[in-house]
Amino acid sequence: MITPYDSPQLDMILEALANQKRRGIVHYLSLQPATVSQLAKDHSLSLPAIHKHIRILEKAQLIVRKKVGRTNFVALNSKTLQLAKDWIGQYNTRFSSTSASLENYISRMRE
Amino acid sequence: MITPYDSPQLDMILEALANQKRRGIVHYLSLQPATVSQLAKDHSLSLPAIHKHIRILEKAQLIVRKKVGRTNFVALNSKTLQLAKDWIGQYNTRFSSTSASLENYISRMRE
DNA sequence: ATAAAAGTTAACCTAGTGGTTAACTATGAA
DNA sequence: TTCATAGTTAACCACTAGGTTAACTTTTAT
Repeated sequence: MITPYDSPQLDMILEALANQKRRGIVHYLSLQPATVSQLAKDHSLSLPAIHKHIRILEKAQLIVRKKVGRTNFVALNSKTLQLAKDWIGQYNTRFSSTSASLENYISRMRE
Repeated sequence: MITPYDSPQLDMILEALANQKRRGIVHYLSLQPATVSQLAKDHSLSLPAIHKHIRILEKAQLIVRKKVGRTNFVALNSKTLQLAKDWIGQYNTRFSSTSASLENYISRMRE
């Protein structure tokens, strides 16, 4: 499975994860599902504030929601997290020396 | 090495990657360094536009820059990419069934 | 000396984030 | 039926992204 860089879903996923509180929520939900109120309480956020975060996570499909009576249960959708993992995973971050390759490139260009 | 969810650098890294064109630039630079003008040309962006993208990537330390004369060379700093990899990597995305765990949690809560 | 090249910076635009308070809807409990 | 609970929505705020055009600086080539 290939995850191209030009995927709009990847935009939404990474945007959703580019926030400490939302990463906190993702982490929390990686341990167990929760209700919206529980999330608000445990992350010191007002209900309207948590609501907005949840909408962003939901739009990115990082979470799923199910309403039971007046209670909203939320769970992590880790399949979506895998898309981000796949994209970043294709880059080798171990065997490259940035400054060296830059200096090298520059001196080759200056010939 | 632990990458906690509440890292401000992670905010900047993921924010920088949450954009198709910047991921395109990252991909491009993963193959070889380039100049600012080359990036603008090969990504159909004006110089002011590419400049802003570069600033965001630079702020996140995803790239490094070196000025030689009037030419600006840019290279990928893959060490920073590793931080994002580390954070996402800690989540198991293979062996969890979201809906099942949610249903399960709900029925346990309703007892 | 002049002009082009390579960027940078400023000013402006629209749209979205992340929070607030206040008002509202829907469901459950007394 | 009345009240509390759980959540949503609206209106507002300051701030930032991502783009534009126009003006500017610095360096190189003619």
